[in-house]
Amino acid sequence: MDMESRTYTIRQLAREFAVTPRTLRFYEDKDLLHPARQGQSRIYNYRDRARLQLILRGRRLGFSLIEIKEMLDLYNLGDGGVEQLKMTLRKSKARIATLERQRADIEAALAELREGNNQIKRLLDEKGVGADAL
Amino acid sequence: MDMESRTYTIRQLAREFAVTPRTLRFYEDKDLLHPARQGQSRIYNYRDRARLQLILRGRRLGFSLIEIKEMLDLYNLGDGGVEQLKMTLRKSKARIATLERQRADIEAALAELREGNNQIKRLLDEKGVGADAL
DNA sequence: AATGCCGTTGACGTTAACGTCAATTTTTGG
DNA sequence: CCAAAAATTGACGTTAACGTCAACGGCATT
Repeated sequence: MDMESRTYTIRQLAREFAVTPRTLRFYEDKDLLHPARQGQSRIYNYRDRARLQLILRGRRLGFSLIEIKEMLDLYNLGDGGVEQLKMTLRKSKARIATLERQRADIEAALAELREGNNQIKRLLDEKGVGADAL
Repeated sequence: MDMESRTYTIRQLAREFAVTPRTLRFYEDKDLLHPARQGQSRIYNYRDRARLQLILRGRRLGFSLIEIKEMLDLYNLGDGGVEQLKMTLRKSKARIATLERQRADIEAALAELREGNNQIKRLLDEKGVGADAL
């Protein structure tokens, strides 16, 4: 419990994750982040940092910010009643389903790319080009 | 070689893949599809259909249309010289790298969702709710 | 001949996810 | 203490990926 007390300015966090401060403010505007304030300035803690990581992962997977927010909200469980929990469970299962579909898509795409890749290598080989294409 | 000779009107193809005709025209405008013409009307063959499948898969994976086009172009190999082939190989490897990263992201996300999922099930169990949440 | 039903090409509208100023504090090093 | 660097809040611009609407041209049926 020492590293966890680290805080970040908006620019520090932005630089670390290769985004702009504008992006972080935008995410806050969209209710994806809720950093504390020191006067006017935003001050991010390790939890905000972890949330940002999740957001960016969702972004890399092609989800919209709204979808990402819904996924993040899934982690705030246990505060509602039974019906709330059931709802969360349903949404969570739906997310899992789409992610599994994406995984299947990825594996299909990878297989095809690797195949084409091999064809090219054979072509280059026929033309007398060695495996110096690293 | 009989099914391969099937052709489709724009609306047929659109319906089959749950997109609008507008989308198919848009993809053509962006040089992702090149259907033949019968007079003015577009006429799609099995190859166009396969390309569309690849396009939509790329879309599900969150790639931009430009990126998708580049990926599709990777399949038109063998028509260039050695340098071209090398270039294609490099791009192909880059694609593979980002796809593998996506796959890693997906597996991390899946693990976390499944974990939260189990927590919810436990909570529901404690509250006396059975496994009727299918 | 008129009524629909595709199909076409523009042209313009829309939403998401920021970028880009501008004007104004706030914070910080010397 | 003061200038420079960094932070803030608007406001407007931009790009991608289509949607929507208008105006038009074949045909096929009624």
